[in-house]
Amino acid sequence: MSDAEKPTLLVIDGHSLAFRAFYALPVDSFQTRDGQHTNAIHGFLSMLLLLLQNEKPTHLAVAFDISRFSFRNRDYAEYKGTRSETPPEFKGQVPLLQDALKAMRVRTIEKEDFEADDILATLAARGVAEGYRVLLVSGDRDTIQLVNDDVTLLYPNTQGVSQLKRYDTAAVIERYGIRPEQYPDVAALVGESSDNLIGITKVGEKTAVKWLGLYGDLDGILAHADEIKGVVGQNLRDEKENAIRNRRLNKLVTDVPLDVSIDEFATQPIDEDAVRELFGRLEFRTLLERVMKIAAANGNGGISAPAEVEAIEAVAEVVAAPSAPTTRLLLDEELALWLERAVAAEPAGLGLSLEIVDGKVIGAGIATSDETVHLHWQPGRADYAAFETWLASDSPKIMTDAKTQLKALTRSGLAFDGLVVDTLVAGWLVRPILAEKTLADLVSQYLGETVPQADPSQLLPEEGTDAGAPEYAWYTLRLAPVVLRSLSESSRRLLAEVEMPLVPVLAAMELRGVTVDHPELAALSSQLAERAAGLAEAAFAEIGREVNLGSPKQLQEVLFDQLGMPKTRATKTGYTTDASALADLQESNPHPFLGYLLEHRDATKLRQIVESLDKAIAGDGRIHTTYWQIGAATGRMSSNDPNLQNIPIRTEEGRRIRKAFRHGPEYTELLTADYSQIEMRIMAHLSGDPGLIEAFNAGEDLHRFVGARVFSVDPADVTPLMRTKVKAMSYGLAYGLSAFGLSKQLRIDRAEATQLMKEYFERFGAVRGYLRGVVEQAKIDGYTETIFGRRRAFPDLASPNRVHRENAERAALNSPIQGSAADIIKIAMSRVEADIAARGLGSRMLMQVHDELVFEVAPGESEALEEVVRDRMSNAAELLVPLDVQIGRGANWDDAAH
DNA sequence: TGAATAACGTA
DNA sequence: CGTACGTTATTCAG
Repeated sequence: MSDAEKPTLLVIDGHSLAFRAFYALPVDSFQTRDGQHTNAIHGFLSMLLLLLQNEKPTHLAVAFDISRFSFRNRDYAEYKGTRSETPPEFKGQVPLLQDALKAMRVRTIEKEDFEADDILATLAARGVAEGYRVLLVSGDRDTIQLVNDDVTLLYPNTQGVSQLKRYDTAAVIERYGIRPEQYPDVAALVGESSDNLIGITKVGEKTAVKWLGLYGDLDGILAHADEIKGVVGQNLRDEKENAIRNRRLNKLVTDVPLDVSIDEFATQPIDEDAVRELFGRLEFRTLLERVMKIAAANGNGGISAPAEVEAIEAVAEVVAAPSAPTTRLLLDEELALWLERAVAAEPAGLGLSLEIVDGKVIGAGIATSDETVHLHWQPGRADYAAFETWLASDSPKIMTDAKTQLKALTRSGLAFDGLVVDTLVAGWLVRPILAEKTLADLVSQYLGETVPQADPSQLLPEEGTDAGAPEYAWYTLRLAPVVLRSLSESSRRLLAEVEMPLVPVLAAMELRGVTVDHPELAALSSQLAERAAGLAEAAFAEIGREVNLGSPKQLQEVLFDQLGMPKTRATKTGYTTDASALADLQESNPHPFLGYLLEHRDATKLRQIVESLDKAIAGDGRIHTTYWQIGAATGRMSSNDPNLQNIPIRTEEGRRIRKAFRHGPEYTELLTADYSQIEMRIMAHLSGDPGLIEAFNAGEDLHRFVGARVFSVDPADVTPLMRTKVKAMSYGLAYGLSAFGLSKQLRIDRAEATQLMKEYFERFGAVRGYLRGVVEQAKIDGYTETIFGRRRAFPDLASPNRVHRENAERAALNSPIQGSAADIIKIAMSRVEADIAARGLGSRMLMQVHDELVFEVAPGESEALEEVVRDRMSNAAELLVPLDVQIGRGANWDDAAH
């Protein structure tokens, strides 16, 4: 792994830095009204914020001394004995500083009997071993010994704490003329007055360094002490015990028993309330602003961007040569060598494209910024071990349409990890209207080039004429930075933290599929066919002839010409015969034909769904849908081949289809988990409407609560009719429903609908304000944004065409709501999948239906799974209202619904 | 044969 | 004159 992709661990010596800050800033200028001194806290935090911005650590800890005594005092009682009493103005500041760090969710660490620098030494050693880039901040020169290729020391200079001198190996050599690990030998000879360690008389840095150059290290110098001439030689011989003792004491302990692991130091979102409270008390106005700004810039309140985001930022910097390199076919051990070199040379990642035949991998193209290679993969060949190891490692990979390829890898028995960017998904975040569906589309849009197409008339494409895997990998690597640079910062975060982690999750779900009972569907299908035939006959009898009931054109003839019914709403080609229009006709012009027709439609529609599901059952008795991650402009996914997101539920007949969805034989039941009223909750959150927020926090039935407010009655006195009306109104809100639409849906008159809306908004005014605001803001920005920063552009908001413009307004108003819900369930899915794996559960996530997840439960895991699912789903986002998750279980999908 | 249209299932 | 999808059958131009 190269430096750019390594996580960064920053460890600070808390006391040492606070002390430096104390002396760098005037005590009198930093005092609260009630007399608390704050200069050390202020200086420390100011430096910390600078470090966060400049170094962007992924992991952070501050080490403190517990007391001024450590194991070193038992060795040498006078150790640090000359230190004067801590100034009283400083004393009280340390606990407050620790409180501030706690509010910022920065981990502090201390260990009885050890000094903070020993903790630094231990964490540095562990960090390097675990693959981190380590940054140490300390004002103690002894920490120079810790510097190496992976460890850099930031040392405050006398000017103040905000200016830190950077010591890497080269800087140490330049400054002291010795390597970092030799520094303690120099210090042992010279002495360290601040630690009360007396050195060899008349020996300063110059002499010590000269001796080290001659004899290598302290042991060598002492061994050759007799050869050293003059007074200093004599002093060395006389006082060598001092040097030996000093060397023993200035050696930092690298294995302090610490009861933490480094991943616990991962930076976390700050506790905003606590930060505001404490900073307010300390009267840190500017610092508060700085903290909040950094937290906001990193989204979700974190004080540093997580590793996934850093990885994507690195990809955005990739510069690939624009002219296609020649491809080399790699064999045998060449591959291992090439890969090792390529991985080292390309810290941001390699372009990867797999060749797939019959769902399995047969080869791969890999691209670096100036090279591409091609390899034919054959299972069981030992020479491909390097490739397989690389695939399975977290070494970063950049792909286009990764999900398809991940599935093929799994089918071929290969493990995979390290996807940082899928250019297809990234491109969709730029333009979610799905303008670019393929690699070729992306290349044309972002690179202005044309991907050579295989000649369709040739069965076996000639080698080298059309683009193959190496070229796809090459285009992919070149596309990634260009596409990423078109993304807003928040969208890049969304890509890193939501969309990319979801890719392997979806691949796994698709491969799992869901068991569907074929005999059940077959029986249902013939039953429905029979019924449809009977209804058709009855319909034909009513009109005295046979028509195609599936043909709107022929139906119009029957309805408007033969039966002389009033014309319905116009369509492009005539007049609508849709269900709601037929229902209207039935009211105004009752005719048995209409009833038969409606029922026939019902039966044939259901049969069509049953048939397509039945046909989709694979050899394993399961249906494997394909989720189209970039399927919807709002951020939702779509499901196709077959669509499992529109399986009937509203009618008894329809639910029979859901009963055919079962758990597999190795499992005990299905578990469904859905967010209740998630879009309304998001509206409550985004609008901040106190009434709506109260409604959700009251824990009462939402529509009853809202109904009571709207109709000014007691919740107990809300009638079912009132509840229905309010429910329709609430749901319609998120879609930009008009009074006209509401009146139509509820079959009430316009005046009543208008009155209902008026009453509603009088009680929940912030909702209307929010919805209007969304559209207004979108007209200014040209786009809307979800809670997590997903953007969607609305060019039609400026359209002079009223229909176009108003359509865009409704879509704009809906997008942040639908899109935020999509963000939330996507986050939940990745976390649930990870948690199931972490707990070693055998249960599996199978389906997603926008606000619902369906699982297959392994024996004995019912409770454990529910806990994981409920926890991860309800904590996927922190809103002003709780996210309620409803869970149900059953032998089939219908029974599992509650 | 493919594109456009109408219709309808879900959230 | 309510958002977001996918699938199907019909129709019609080519």
